[in-house]
Amino acid sequence: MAKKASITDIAKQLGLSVSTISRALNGHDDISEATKARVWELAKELNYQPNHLAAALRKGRSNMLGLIVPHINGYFFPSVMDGIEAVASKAGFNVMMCQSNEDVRREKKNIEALLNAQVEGILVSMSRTTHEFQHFEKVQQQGIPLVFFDRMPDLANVNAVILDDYQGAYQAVKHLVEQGCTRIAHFAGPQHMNTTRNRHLGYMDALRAHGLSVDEQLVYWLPNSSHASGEAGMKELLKLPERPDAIFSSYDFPAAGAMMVLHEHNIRVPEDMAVAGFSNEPFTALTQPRLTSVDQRGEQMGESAVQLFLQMRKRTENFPAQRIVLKPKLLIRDSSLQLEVKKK
Amino acid sequence: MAKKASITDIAKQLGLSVSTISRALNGHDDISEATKARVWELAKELNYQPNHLAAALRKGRSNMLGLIVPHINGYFFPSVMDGIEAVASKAGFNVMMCQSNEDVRREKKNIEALLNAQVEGILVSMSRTTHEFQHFEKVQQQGIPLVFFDRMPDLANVNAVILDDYQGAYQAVKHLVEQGCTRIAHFAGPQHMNTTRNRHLGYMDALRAHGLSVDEQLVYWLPNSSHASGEAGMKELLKLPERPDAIFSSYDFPAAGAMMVLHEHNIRVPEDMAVAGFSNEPFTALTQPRLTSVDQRGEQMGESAVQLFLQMRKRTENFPAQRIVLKPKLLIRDSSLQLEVKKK
DNA sequence: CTGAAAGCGCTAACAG
DNA sequence: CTGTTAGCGCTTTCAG
Repeated sequence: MAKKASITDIAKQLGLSVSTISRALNGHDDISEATKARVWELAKELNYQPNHLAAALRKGRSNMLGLIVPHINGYFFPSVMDGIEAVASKAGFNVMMCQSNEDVRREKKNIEALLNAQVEGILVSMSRTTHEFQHFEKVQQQGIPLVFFDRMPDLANVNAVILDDYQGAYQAVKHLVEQGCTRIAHFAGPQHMNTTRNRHLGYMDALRAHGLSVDEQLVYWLPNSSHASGEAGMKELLKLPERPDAIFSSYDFPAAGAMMVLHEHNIRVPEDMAVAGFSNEPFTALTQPRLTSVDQRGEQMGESAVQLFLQMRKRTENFPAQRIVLKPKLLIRDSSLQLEVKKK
Repeated sequence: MAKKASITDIAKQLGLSVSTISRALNGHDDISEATKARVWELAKELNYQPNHLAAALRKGRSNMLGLIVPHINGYFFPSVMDGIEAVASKAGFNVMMCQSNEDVRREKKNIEALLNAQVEGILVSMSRTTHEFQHFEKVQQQGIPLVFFDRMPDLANVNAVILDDYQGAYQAVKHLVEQGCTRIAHFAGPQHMNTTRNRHLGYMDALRAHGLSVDEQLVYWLPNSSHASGEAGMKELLKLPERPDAIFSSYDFPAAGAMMVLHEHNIRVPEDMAVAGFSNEPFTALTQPRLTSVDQRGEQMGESAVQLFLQMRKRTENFPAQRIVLKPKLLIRDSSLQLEVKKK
C-alpha cells in the first residue's frame, strides 16, 4: 500500500510549489483554472486526502465541536444530538461526541479529551453525579465557549438552553386536575438537578393553584428513571390508606412501570387512576392505554445550543450569559383523557 | 484572557528545553523527579493544555476511532455505541461519532470527514440507502482498518461483526410454531440489507422445517421500522379471508403497532394472535401484553467491533478478513407464551 | 498568477 | 539526565 499522498507529493509531481497546491485545493481565485484542473486531477489520482490535523494546527481552528451527554438511552438525548448535528454540520463543524455515563469522573475526562482535541466549543448536559464545577470553569478559562443544555449548574453566569420543566409539569398537573383528579401523586427525580427539581416545583404549585394541598405521602422519590423504579413506586402508593387517583411522573419509563402494576391489580387507567409522564418517548404511543406526556423539544434544544455557541464565538468581548428557555408541549393521550366521561 | 500556554512557554519560564518539558509531561523515566515536579507545577499554574492535534500530527497517530451509525433512535445503536466507547477508551482511543441518517450521500461525507480527521480506523453500520461501496474501498486503500457491524455489504473480503439474524428469526418462528401457531405472518424489512433479509430467510426456513408452507400473502413488506407501518401491515393482514394466528416482525416498533390495531379490533394477544418482534427494545417489557423479542447483543457487538479493529492494526500483513457472528437471544414474553394453556 | 519561507505545537532521533 | 535539531502537513504573509 502506497504511503499516503501529501500536498508536497502533488507539488513535486507537477513542478509547482506547495503553496500553489494548497491554494488550488482550497479554491482560491488567484490560481488559474488550468492549474487548478491539473492539481485536482492528480489529487484524485493519488487518492489525496487532506490532513485536517495539520490544517487545524496551522490555522489554530479545528472546526470541531465537543459534545457531552450523560447517556444515550431513551429518546431525548438522541433527539438533541440530531438537532446539534444538523446545525453544526451546516456551519462546517464536526461534532466529537462523548458520554459521561452519569459519572462526574468520566465527565471530567471527557472535558480533558475534548480540550486536548482542540475543540472550539463544548456543549454539555451534566451528569447526574456532578456537584462541583471546576472542570467547567477550566473550559471557560481557556476561552472555549461552553453551553449547557437541559441539565445545567445552579450558577448565574452560564450559557444554557433548557426546557421550562416547571411549566411542563404545571400544565400536566393542571390537566389532571381538570380531569377531576384530586389526589395526584408524583414520581420525583433527584432534587439537585434543575430539570427534575423544577418538575417537582411545577407539580406542587399546580396543586396549590387549584386549591389542592401538597401531601408528602403522595410523593415517591425515584432512585432512577427505569420502569422498575416506577413499579416499586406504584406498589408503595397502593399501600396508602387512601389511594391516589392520578400520578404525574418525572419520566416516562416509571410511568409505564406504574401502569404495569396497575394492570396487575386490575386498577383501570384512566378511570381509577390517571397517569402522565414526561419526555414523550416514542413508546408512549404504544402502551395500553397510550400515555400522556410532556414533550421536551429535544431537537430544538440541540439546534439552539449550537446557535448559541455560534453567537458566542463571534463576539470578541465576553458577552453576557444567555439562558434560552424552551416551551414544553403537553401531549394528552388516553391515560389521562376524558376521565369524567369514562368514569360513569 | 491569557493566550493558551504551550510547551515552549513552560520551557522558557523554567530555563529548560522543550524536549525536556515534553518528556517530563509524558512521564518519561529519563527525567529527574525534581524537574518533573517543577514542570508539572508550572503546567498546572499556567493552565497548560496539551495540544493533541500537534502531537498527533507529529506522531502520525491520532488515537481517534471513527464511527458511523445510520441513526441513534431506538435502543440498538446506542447500546452498540456503549460497547464501542467502553473498549475504545480503555485502549486509549477517542471515538468520533457520525450519523448517516440512512442517507448514503451523508455516509460518504462522514467517511471523508473521518479520513480528514486522520482517524486510525472506521467502524460503520451501513445506511439503508447504500448500494455501492466505493467510499468504503477508498478507506481500505488508505490502509485504514474498516470494520462493519450489523449492516454490512455483500462482499467477501470485509471485516465485520454481525448478529446471526437468521438464527434469531428461526428461533422466534420455531417458538411460535411450538405454541401451536400454523398461520404465521411476517413483517419483512428491506431485502437488500443482510439483517432483515436474513430474518426473512430464517422465517421461511423455520416454517418449512416444521411442515408449514410459506404463504406470500402472509408477508407484509414494511416501508420502514415505525409503529405506524406495523399498524398498516396489521390492517392489511386482517383483510385476508383467513386470518393469521401469529406474526413475526423484523422490528419491535411495528410489532407494537400491530398490537395496537389488534386491541382496537378486540383480537386477543396471544390467544387469538401471537406476536413476536426483533431487537428487544426496552419498551417491549412495557406493552400490554409484554412483547416477545429477539435480543441483538448490541453492547457485545460494539465491543467485538473495536477488538477486531485493534487486531487489524496490529498485523502488519493484510490478514484475512474476519467475520464475527454473534448468537441472538430469544426472550419469550406474554405476547406469545403458553398459548395452548390460555386458549381454552 | 505563482514561489519562498516561516511556523502552528509537539516528538524523536542523536548528542552529549 | 538534558539540549539540539529536524520535521509532521499545511497555511499564510511577503515578494515577485
